[in-house]
Amino acid sequence: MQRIKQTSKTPGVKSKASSQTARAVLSLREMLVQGRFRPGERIREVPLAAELKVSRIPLHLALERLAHEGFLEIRPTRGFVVQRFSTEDIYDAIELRGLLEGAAAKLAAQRFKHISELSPLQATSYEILSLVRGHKKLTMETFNLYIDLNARFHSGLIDLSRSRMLRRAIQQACSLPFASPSAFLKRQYVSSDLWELFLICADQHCEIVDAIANRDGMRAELLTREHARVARRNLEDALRNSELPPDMAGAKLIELSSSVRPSTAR
Amino acid sequence: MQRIKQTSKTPGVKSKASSQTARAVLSLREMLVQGRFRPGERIREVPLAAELKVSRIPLHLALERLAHEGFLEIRPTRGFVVQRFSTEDIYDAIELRGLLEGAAAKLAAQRFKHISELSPLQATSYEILSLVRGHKKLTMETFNLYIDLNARFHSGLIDLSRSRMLRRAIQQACSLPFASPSAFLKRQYVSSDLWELFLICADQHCEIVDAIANRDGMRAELLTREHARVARRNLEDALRNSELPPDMAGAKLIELSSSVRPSTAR
DNA sequence: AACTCACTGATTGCATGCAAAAGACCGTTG
DNA sequence: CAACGGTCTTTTGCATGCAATCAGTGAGTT
Repeated sequence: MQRIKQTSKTPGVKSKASSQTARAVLSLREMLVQGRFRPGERIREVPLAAELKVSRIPLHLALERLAHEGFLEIRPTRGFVVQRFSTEDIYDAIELRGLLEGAAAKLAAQRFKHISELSPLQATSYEILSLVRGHKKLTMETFNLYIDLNARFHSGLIDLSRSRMLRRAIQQACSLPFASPSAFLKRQYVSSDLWELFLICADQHCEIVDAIANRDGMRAELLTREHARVARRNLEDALRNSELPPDMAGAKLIELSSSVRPSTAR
Repeated sequence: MQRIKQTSKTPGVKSKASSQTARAVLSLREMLVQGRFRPGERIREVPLAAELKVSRIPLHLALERLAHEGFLEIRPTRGFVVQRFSTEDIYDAIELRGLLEGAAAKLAAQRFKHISELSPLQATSYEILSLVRGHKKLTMETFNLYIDLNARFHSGLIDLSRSRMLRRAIQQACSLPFASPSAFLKRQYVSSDLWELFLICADQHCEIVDAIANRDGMRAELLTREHARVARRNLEDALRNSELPPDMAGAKLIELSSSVRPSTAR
């Protein structure tokens, strides 16, 4: 693999990122989320580099980054090992995100100077609500739009907290796919149940904004924590139905404990 | 710098870590904490590698790690830039640690199966208390011992939470020196004020253990959050006295907001 | 004078090859 | 037969050199 003036990009396939490392990060994360590796499996760099068509240095950098995101464990001179997650880990991760986003909501309520600063968040929450109300039959398109707007809401909430430290912590907490705000929503679930869920969430968004606008930090915090628990309910439903849908992001990294544990919190 | 059979170690100087990368991480972190770089400064890899006597690859890996810890910012093809922190950032970081450790304490209260699991934490808290009571005149040695035991207490608390996710989050939150449990305690402050502070903390430790033992999760959480705020008070005191003591870990990375400060950090 | 653009010096990104550990295998020895 | 030790193999760690890219500079054009 010599250096063959691949400077800009072969616009053909998928040249999404500019650097080899960035490309490797994207591919690898995708592979991990798709369950391409078994939990506990040791990753050998040379064959993987060949497969991804990058050299070992950028691959190593990419692995290091994914280890930091929580997908891999670093063994001092023995490479990287794929992490395994129990359902308790997932519950804890969701609860952790709720804790952090709740703190963000509280800070938002305390820190905004003028009510107009809330407009973006308010706009997003209305947009979500009208999207859901207007599409009682969900399509793929509205589903994706919802995911998008939902992400914008959560990111806007973090902006309002004006805390870099909190932002960092939330980013890290959400770096595992099953902890992110849109976890456990998968295409195959496009159903009326899902529509109800979206409506509930849309309502929660509006109430959160309302609490923030009234400087009711405690209410904003509690609502936001509750909002995060929706993901927990989704996971519980999925587990009750039988097993995790195999196409769900990160499902293959989850090791089901023998008993689906009856909900403790909530 | 060729490969000169430096296989094992020149036991002379300081061979602390086995790999070049690990050595570079240690040296770099030390340099950063000591304020060797100015906030906002761009780090040039080649001269730094020469100075640290490592090659550019391990240096790059080390820089990446410190970026993950929060010391540096990554610019896509422009290297690493030293982060700057405001006092608000520090306050937020301390509050964040309190939030997370509080959650750990709450989980600890909920999750222990048998009271004997608390013995290590209990033992540590007693050990700290008797250390402080027995040494109304603090020496360097008792100071260091306190720091040590304090770290053990905090780590024991995290163990009891039985949450890998929380552990990860706390680790990340504490990776910046001014957010860690022993932040803003510096040698020059060995004084009777410090003794009082230690006593208060030792008492808090005992009360936290007591709350956990009684399964009073809420009390454990609130106590732990309050315990973290001691660090905030320390910082406030230090700021009130004039400026940050220049030998304090990470002080040079902190940019005092409104108050005047002779800028040259060197 | 301001703007563009090509050039240049500085700096990071990356490929390759080699060395050092860690693990596997096997023969020897108690 | 188990345990130990040596050699071989596999795999990661690292050094070096080159390519690509970025920031700064100066010439040319409007």
